[in-house]
Amino acid sequence: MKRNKHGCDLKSCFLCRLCSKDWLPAIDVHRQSFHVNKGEILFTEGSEVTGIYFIYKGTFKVHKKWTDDKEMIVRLAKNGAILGHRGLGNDIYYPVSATALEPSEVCFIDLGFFQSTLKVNYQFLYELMMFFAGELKESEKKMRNLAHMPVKGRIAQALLSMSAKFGTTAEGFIDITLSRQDLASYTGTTYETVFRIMNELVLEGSIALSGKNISILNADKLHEHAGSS
Amino acid sequence: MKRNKHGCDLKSCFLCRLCSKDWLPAIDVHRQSFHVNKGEILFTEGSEVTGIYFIYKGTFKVHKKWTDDKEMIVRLAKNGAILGHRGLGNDIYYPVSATALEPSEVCFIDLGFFQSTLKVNYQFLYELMMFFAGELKESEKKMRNLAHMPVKGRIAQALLSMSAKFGTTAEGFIDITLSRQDLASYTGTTYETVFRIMNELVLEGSIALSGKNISILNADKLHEHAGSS
DNA sequence: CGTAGAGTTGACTTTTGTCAAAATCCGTGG
DNA sequence: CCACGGATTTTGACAAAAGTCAACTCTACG
Repeated sequence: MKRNKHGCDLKSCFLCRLCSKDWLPAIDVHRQSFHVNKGEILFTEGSEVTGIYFIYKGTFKVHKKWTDDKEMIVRLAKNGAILGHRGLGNDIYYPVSATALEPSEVCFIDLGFFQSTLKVNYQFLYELMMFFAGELKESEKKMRNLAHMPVKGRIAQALLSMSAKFGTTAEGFIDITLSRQDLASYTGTTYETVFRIMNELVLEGSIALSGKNISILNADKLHEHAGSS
Repeated sequence: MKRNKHGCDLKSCFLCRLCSKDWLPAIDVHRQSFHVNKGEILFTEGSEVTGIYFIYKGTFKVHKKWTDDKEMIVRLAKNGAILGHRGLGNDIYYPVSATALEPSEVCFIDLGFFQSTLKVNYQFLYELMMFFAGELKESEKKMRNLAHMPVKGRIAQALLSMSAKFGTTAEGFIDITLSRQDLASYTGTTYETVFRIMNELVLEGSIALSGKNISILNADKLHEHAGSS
């Protein structure tokens, strides 16, 4: 994949677009980049919105709490994605949290600066709007799946989409490490259930496991479970 | 509620904003208004995007098919709302369908015209972006509820939000008529289950039924079921 | 070693969905 | 005004899916 100096691929990186088109003063922005450790929380649901983040390198989960021990992972994001954009709108609090799944680099853009950029930069605003439109579609699709698809299908679906989004390593493993607990939260089910279903998928030869790594052996079979989706 | 010449309330009507600020040539737009009968489909999932609709008067359900006999109602919309905006983004097909729940009036804006308005009208684009941001939040909240809340809670939640969105009639009924089947689709469950749960809610004194009409007797109790949500 | 934490499994319960039958409502034509 | 057919509503019995709880195992790590 073609990558630019930021380490993300041009096609999907808002930051790259910003820089390459001189929409934002790239250097200043880059100075604001910082490191986030695995498991570290970038921002928390309910905390005040201070700005927008761009993932420069790494992966994050965006999640919403339900009870103390239950959360829903709303989205997985990697290099080039925006985080914290849900802080736009009228509320001043983030409706979700973001946690790093691996050591990551993000760059932070102050809300005021971001908004004034939006005010000035028509094209960027347009892209952002389109981005939201896409996210909304995604979200509604996921919602429907959650409502009508049995757990096995949801897991199959999740594996397929993760594979599509994050690609696979040289060894054929899906290039993201998600704990079982996280996979459960992502598919809206429990730890134990994820377990049993993963076993079933292994037994039927759809996937293979190696420690925490997952590889897809038979995408067709997974698609069968996932239905039209 | 303050209403303007279009019949919708200023606060939430995109069309009104457009007109009142001369963002769009109001008269031309109004000429395009037309009537939609109850049960009539405004646009269908998978059909080509031709434009955007504004609800001038009436209510619509926005839904997504799952199987022939299962659908998910993604959103309910009334006077002043936009429909078909999900047709923006890169795809050229609507990802959802919209069906009138009562005799309604909508006005249609051709996609080309709409997009060129967006290109020219900065403020409108900004509002639209914010609107999407809000919708996304809504959608994600609903997603989480769907995943973790038991059916009773989802129904309670649905009743509360319908009451908040559509208000109540003079007799105290929620001002929208949704068939049981639709309520089931809205809460991601089945006809029969909706039934039994509604009975429970009546028995415990939370709601009262009168034909298809529903009135909330004890909002606190419903909130209990719905939890923090 | 010993302990904490995650991974694994089994037994059991609860929730919800499915199917089918019975009851009720409603418009139509006799 | 009544009987009829079809649709919708209501109920019950049952099955399936998924969640809960508790125990047991394994591993990493001090």
